[in-house]
Amino acid sequence: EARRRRIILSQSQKDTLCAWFEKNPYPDIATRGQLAKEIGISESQILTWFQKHRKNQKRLEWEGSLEECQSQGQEKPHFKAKELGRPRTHFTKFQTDILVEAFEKNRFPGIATREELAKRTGLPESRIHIWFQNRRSRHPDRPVNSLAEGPHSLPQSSQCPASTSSALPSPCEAVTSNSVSARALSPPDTSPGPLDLSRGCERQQPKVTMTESSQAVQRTDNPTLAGHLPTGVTPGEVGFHKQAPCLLLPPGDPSENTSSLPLLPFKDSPRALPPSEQFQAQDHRDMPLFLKCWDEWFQSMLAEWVPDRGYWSPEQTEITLRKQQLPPPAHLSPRPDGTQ
DNA sequence: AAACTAACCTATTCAAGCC
DNA sequence: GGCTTGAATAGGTTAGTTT
Repeated sequence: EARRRRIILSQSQKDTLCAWFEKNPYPDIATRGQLAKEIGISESQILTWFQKHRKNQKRLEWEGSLEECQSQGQEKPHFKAKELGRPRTHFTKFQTDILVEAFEKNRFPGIATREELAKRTGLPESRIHIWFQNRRSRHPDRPVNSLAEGPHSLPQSSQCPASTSSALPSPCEAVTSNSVSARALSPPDTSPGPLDLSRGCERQQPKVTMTESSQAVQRTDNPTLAGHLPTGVTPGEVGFHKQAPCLLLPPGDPSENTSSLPLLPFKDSPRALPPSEQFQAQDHRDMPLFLKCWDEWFQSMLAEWVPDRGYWSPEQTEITLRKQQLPPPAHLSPRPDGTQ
């Protein structure tokens, strides 16, 4: 289960929507409901269509204004749903309980779940959707520090990335259960899988492509740094030149199934931590300490982040830039006068 | 393959309603 | 007035469909 099945609007449906858009690009919920009935799609789909159409119109206006800089300067009438007032839905305790319970199981319900919740609560699906959005923004996943209590203390509900606004979530945050699995312990330069623990949710897996560092934490199912990477560059190529701590289990122990453990390619890393800084766990009981080390490594990575270009500095940056045939960022280029 | 676009996301803001 | 929270916005990504 993932997204709602994509609808294909007929030309007459589009015409109707456009006509309504002409009249009012910001329809209130009553109007949207009326329109939904009229063309036979859901109110939330109406909402989405208007959002998209406003964006398109804005873009067209912008492009138009570029061509025709000197316009009349006449303001179009501006409608806002707010100005029309909107009825506030009052959730009963019964409804809230159902939603909270569902939220604790899954912060990112897909359309099927939302529909089911809508049925159970008697609320429109669009209200369920909004409720989850609000809930996510106001009830972020448990912060990293709780790790001190050990991974077992983390709630089962933390299945999805904590893409909250302020702090980058740490990999530790994503560890969800007593299967503090080796996968979860690998640094994020490893191929798909490590830290990508959102698979428990119903969302589909986005690709690791992100261009804006400002958006870095918004849309990564890898809840760490994937979003910081420049487009087309994989983490292994640029970002994680600084070796993350890894578990160093005694070699050759036949009792260990090392195939599933995050062992540790850092001998060859150009920026490998000196041995003293590498965390060496003797067994899995050292996991909390390992995770702490991981966090520290992670913070040091952040400290080297170059936000305006989306690169880490400096050595691997050059490698990557050579690959991309890009000039180095200004602050990494030696200036003619030798200044920085 | 590129363009288009519905679906979905976060961040932010406004405001209703309760205390 | 402060707080909680439903509702709306803008601006972004993802992925299915069309060209």
